[in-house]
Amino acid sequence: MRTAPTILHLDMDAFFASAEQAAKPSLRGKAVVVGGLGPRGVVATCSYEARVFGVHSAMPMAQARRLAPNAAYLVPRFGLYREISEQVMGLLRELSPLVEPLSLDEAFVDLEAGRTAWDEASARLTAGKLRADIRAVTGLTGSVGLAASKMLAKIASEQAKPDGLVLIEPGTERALLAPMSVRILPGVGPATGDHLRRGGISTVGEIAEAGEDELVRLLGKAHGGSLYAMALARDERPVVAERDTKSVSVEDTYDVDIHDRVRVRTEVQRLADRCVQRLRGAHLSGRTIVLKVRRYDFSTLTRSETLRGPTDDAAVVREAAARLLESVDTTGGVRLLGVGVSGLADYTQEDLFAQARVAAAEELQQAGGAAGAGAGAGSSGAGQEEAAEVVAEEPEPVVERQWRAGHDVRHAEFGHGWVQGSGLGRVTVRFETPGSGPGRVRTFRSDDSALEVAEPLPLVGRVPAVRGEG
DNA sequence: TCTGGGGTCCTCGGGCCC
DNA sequence: TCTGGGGCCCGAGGACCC
Repeated sequence: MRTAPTILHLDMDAFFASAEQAAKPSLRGKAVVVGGLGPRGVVATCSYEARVFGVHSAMPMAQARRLAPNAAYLVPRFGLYREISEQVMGLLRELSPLVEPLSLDEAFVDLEAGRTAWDEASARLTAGKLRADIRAVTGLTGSVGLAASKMLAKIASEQAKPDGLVLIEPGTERALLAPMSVRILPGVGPATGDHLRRGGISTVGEIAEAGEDELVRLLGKAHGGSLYAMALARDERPVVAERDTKSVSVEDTYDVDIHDRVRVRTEVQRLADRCVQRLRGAHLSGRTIVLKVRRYDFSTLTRSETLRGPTDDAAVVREAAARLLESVDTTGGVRLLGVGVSGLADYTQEDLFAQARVAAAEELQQAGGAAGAGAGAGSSGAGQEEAAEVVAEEPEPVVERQWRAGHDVRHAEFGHGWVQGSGLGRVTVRFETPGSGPGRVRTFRSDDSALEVAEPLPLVGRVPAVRGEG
């Protein structure tokens, strides 16, 4: 293990919620919850003000609403978060070529490899400047951990939250870890935590005392062995800049369980198409098709089939998914369906017939598909969003513009704002921008022609006027 | 008003081949 | 010819992470 605390872990504070607060002055200092707004949604992130009420990530939205009925509830805007994330990752890459993003809001950086830190003092200096730069460029705060390994850097940033910097001095690691819960270690979730507790182990120090043999006996070779090493603060995992995608998948949870077998089949076909779209977008093809079914009782099963060679042909994936579905009993209803492709290759070995079928499939899709996408959000092209799309229960026969809570709009007279709520033919808009003060609220007919979907504004810098066209 | 979506990695059993 | 074992792939499921 290296002897200087030159591995940096950055974790943006309450990222989605903070981005929304930065974009919407009226929400600053308020409880903000970002997540799925449907009946089966869960919390993705919430502001620290919301955490006071007991709201936290992965909590069912319904429960969050009971705990914090007056919070602002917003749907995630991945397009915006991705833009901010790219700015942040850009700042990290100025520090080192070895940057390993873990998600939109988290990354490891090997400062030593970038020669931007070599000891404790230089590491602190670099991290402090980074935090200032992040605030200047994005308007948001991030917490930074510095240590001699990835695991410890991550634990440090956790301790630094919110908006802080913690450095773990080499030599102090084991004493620091010993009293902590085993849950602090990467790879220890609820199941492993329970398992260990039943074995009389609840702290990291107790793992170290138990010894490697006991850990392996409890958890198996790979997991037990690595956990024992972590408990001794031994973690040699390098920061890896480029990691190849191993699988691509899409899934939908339905607001109401689907019982109709025909509907199940058509949903699987749609998911297969979406999955292939993603696959092709990433210039990938894959050999193994996976169907995922979550039943009414939350039991989940997967069925997979490996083809002779990789494909990115929608027809081939659809057919495989349909075959896999035939082996699954869906009586009782399904709450989730998913289609994935793994065994990826970064090139396509498609024959001429496959190309012809793709062309035919695309024509078909353009003719009949995209009914669920709606007119409002789809056309802007900003956040060509995939995941967060709430599945419409029944497609509306009349295509009405969808004003999604939290999304940006522009009004011909009143300027830039965001949708505070909509329904019953009305849409309520708050007119404010990142640089303005808290704005006024106005309500319009949802078919008001003066109102249109708008791109998110930058959080820092050029500040357009709230009123008029600037 | 129970429990998202997109991933990764590990384990285990079975089949196949040498 | 029978049996055993190792290595590999495949398929299913579980745990975990953000």
